Amino acid sequence: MAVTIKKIAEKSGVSRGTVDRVLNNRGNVSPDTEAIVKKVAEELGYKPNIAGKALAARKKRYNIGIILCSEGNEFFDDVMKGIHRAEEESLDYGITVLMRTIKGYDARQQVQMMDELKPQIHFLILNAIDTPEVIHKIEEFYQDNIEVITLNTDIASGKRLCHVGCNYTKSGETAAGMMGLIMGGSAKIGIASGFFHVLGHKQRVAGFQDVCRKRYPGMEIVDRIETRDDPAYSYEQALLMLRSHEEITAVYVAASGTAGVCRAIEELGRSDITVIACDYTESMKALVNRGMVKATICQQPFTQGYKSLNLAVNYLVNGIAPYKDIYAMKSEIKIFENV
Amino acid sequence: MAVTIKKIAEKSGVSRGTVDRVLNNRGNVSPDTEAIVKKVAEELGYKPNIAGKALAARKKRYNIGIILCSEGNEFFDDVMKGIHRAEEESLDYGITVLMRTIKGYDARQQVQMMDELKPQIHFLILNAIDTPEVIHKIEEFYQDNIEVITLNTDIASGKRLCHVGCNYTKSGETAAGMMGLIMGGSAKIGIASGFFHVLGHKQRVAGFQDVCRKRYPGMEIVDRIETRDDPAYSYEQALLMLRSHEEITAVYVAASGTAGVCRAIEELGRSDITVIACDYTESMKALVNRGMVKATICQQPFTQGYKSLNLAVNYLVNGIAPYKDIYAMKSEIKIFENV
DNA sequence: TTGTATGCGTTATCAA
DNA sequence: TTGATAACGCATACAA
Repeated sequence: MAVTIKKIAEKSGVSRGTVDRVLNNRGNVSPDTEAIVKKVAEELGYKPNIAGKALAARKKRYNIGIILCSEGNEFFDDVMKGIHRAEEESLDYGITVLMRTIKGYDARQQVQMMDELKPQIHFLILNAIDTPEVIHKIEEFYQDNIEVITLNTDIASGKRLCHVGCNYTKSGETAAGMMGLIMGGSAKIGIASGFFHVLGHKQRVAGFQDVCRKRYPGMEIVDRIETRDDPAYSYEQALLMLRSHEEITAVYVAASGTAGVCRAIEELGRSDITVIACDYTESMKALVNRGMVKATICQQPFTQGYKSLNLAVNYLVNGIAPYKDIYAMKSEIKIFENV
Repeated sequence: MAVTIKKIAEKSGVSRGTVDRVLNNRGNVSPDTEAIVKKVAEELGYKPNIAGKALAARKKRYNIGIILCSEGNEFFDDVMKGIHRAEEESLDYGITVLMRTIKGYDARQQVQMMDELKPQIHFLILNAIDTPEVIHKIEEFYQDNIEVITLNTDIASGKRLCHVGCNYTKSGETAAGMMGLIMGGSAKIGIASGFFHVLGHKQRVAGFQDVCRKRYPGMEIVDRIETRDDPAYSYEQALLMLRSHEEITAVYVAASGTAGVCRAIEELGRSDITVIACDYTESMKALVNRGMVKATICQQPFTQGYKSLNLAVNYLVNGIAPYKDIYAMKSEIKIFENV
């Protein structure tokens, strides 16, 4: 039989209430009894029963806030599916999810949204924008006992409980690995990154370059453009790049904007160019099916959503803090045959 | 607030016990009250609380038997890790796992093991060997109310609750897709399958051939050997094949035995040959790291183990039957950079 | 500082 | 055929 609070109470000659006070550091216990109870619990190897905790926690009602910079960004479709799945599974624990979405990465708007949610929630999952205002606001939440998990984008420093998101470096490395295999190690490459200054995009490109240098010296990066997450802009930039670098044989799109890049490629009659991209959204699906994109590197968007909410629920209901600082997703390679 | 049995009892003017009898088809209820209760439950949209069920189930003790043909087969290392993870998470529900392993696929031994476990278990997870004796034994378990989930290998027909395992066809297709990308659609291919007559291996090869024919007509399969899951045998067979077909530029290993094949390739000084394999075991790790194997197609072994036990626990504790007939794993592409 | 009683939702065992 | 009650493990309000 498993070890319960009741058993510990009997063994240590105190009441169940006292054991609870000791094990959950609620105070009002004499040092002597505390020592005894702790020792007994240790010896018996006490592990709290999750079902019992969940049931008792049901008397409380927890609200979890979620803020995503997802509007107009297909990538988050699957993230939200993961969130909803985790939400369904948490209904039994008296959890309510308050989801808010914003368009673009406007720090002021994010802070405003945080203020708005604050009085209603016990926990926040945040697609964080890494600016001083946001970091400061997270600190404020922490002071007021509202823990924050950052989702998909992290802050460089601050009081978030943990981060769930991509391993951008690995994603770029994997893209380069695939490029190396497909191109036989020899290519003139154009890179389309989202924004030169966005950390994640920068890391992807760095990972890509790193593998080119170390494992595929025959692969040379000849130009780089920004897509700015804008189809029209990425199309124009791609046109410029391909016109001024006719030697390009392969393109790595390290952010959204693949559709625009591919349109430019097709219009120039350069469908021989090998395109490797990121993520597997609805619009990417079409490009992979048509053979325009040879491979795309994904970062488990569903799992990102599922895991983040799951960690939050576990924290609130079972009092179990995340045991990692960063939950990094795997780099998944998708090609025509295995999507 | 969520709908509970208590609430249904009040609304229908009966006791909680009666509601329980109706909802769980325990009998001894008059047709009239049954109708009322069912209607009320329906209207209110009753969803049983998992934590409550789990807690109540704890008074019972369930034993789950697992039989794996895993001895000497590295593939199952990760399957077992998944099982153990699910086991840990199920301790709270009074679940005990009885794991038994056998060497090779001997149906008689498997049936014997099933008989041995039968009196001790309430559920069986079986790495099934698809023979009449085993199918018959599964039927017998079914009659005696011991449900069976088949893991990794399925039976063609019979009374198993569901199957958790690979999608072999998709695995072969993915391998061909990667081969096509790497070889630029043109290759002379040797295939090393495990056993010609094993269903899974056959399906992998069929999927591979199918993609070659439809998408990469420039890829020709020039020879086929068996590895028989035996390093020495696969080495010799590979030597024979490579000697008699010097035109071979690529090899697809559709089962275990990759190490033997690679040894043959190296000894013949043919390291230019592109090798694509299956699974990511300890020994495969070395081959990928050395660049001998360019890509390997995996089928979520951890998830196979985790999911199968998870479904079993859910069935016993929460009375939730699997809602799929087959839980098929994804084909994951692993290359040097993303393993 | 400590103990007791009650409830979370479900199920099983009595008693009626 | 039904209802009442106790139990699963944990948390907490209240009493001592």
